[in-house]
Amino acid sequence: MRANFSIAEENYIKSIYHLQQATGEVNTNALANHLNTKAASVTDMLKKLQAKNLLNYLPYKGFKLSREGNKAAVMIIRRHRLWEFFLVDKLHFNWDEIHEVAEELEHIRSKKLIDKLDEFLGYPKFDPHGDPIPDSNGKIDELKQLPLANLPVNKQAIITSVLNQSNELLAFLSSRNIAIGTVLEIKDKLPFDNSVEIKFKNKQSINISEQVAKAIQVNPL
Amino acid sequence: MRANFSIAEENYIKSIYHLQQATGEVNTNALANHLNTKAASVTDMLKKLQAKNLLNYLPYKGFKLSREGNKAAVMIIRRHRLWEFFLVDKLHFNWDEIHEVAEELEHIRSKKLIDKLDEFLGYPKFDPHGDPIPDSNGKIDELKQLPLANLPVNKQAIITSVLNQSNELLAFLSSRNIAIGTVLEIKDKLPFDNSVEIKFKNKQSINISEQVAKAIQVNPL
DNA sequence: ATTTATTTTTAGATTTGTCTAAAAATAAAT
DNA sequence: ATTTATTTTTAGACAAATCTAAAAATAAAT
Ligand SMILES: [Mn+2]
Ligand SMILES: [Mn+2]
Ligand SMILES: [Mn+2]
Ligand SMILES: [Mn+2]
Repeated sequence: MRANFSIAEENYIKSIYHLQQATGEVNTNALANHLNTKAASVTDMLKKLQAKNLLNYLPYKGFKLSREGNKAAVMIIRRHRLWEFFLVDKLHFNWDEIHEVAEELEHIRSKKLIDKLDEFLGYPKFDPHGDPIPDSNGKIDELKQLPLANLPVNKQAIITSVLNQSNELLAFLSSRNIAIGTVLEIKDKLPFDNSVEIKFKNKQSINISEQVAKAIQVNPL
Repeated sequence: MRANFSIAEENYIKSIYHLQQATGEVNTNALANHLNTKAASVTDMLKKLQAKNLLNYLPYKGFKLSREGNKAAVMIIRRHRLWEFFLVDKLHFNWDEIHEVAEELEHIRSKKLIDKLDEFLGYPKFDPHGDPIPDSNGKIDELKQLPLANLPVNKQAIITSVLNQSNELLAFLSSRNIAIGTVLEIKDKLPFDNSVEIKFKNKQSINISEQVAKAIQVNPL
């Protein structure tokens, strides 16, 4: 009934949500890996979340967030992304140095704080990584994006977000001047390693590995 | 060496600091009461802080923060008060509804976050309760304030802070339009209950109990 | 100087979240 | 259809932070 979860619980809820989004279904080991913990710990927490009706969990069979769990996840993500926007827009952090701090700020559960922050920020729709920010009711403005790797050759597109947001990847992109909003197109797909040759609007071209091209999400223009 | 404390440790450090400031010395029961916990729990934590060299503690004899513990306390207080300023100045919270949220925000330990926040806020010197905000090096601009109860009759003064910041007290002051920056003077001190008759600049007069007059801190003009 | 009261500390439990190692269930391979 | 490998769960231990109840130290009172 009341929405009051521990920081550990919230981190699990959020991870399950993200893994569900990405792969459709989650398994214990994947979740353990994502949370940098052990499978046994995951099982313990699954039972706890199940008991709190946040999860539909059948031992050995599998698990996914309940309607209630999903709602909780969305609110945590709202807080995370609003703080990320704040850090970049107001405190002038780089978009590749905000994740850890937002990972902590997201656990401050005051509804009033978040709604006032949202207002102060001007009700932003996307976070600095291009991910949509759920509104105060939990509604998400999903945008139909696709991996850069799947973009047809010679079709212009704008970068909207980056999956797999490791600091290393974000720093790499930063160094290549690749950011949310960058407009580019693919000039060639190299078959031997699936890397792609991309060209920016300023005519400059660089080569991007398959892994990176899969992480970069774009909207065709 | 490295400054990484748990939330519980930080709350103890801060409470010890405040009780030291107020009364010169602290005892186990007072600390337990201030932290809304039990004396046994306090003893446990004292041993832990002692082991971390944050406290000079001799069982049964007494305890006080070490130089290192003091420094840690000041940094927690810096974070607390900067967030309070942010909540009032940017998010337009009332000064009597910010404490709980700041109590959580203060535990986000990123130095970069706090220094950037400080810059964003314009390096404020005082929090919304009139308490001084330590700077990035831990220096505090102490101001010589005294309790309203000790202010001489007919001497104008400005309210600079409020001790004993319970929500009830802050709400009461709010309802009487008493806030940081309010200018007033004492017209009479009533001997039978030590209450004081105060007059605002708009000529309005009200009576304030001894307890409240002791909590309100003023600077004579 | 004893006795009595207060304060503080210990002893032992409990809760939360984690871990390693072993057992059980499921999936893959022969 | 067994055997082998992988995944998942249990069993048991542990650290952090808390609690209650009892013991020990200190302070106050007679
Ligand atoms: Mn987190
Ligand atoms: Mn993000
Ligand atoms: Mn706190
Ligand atoms: Mn304050």
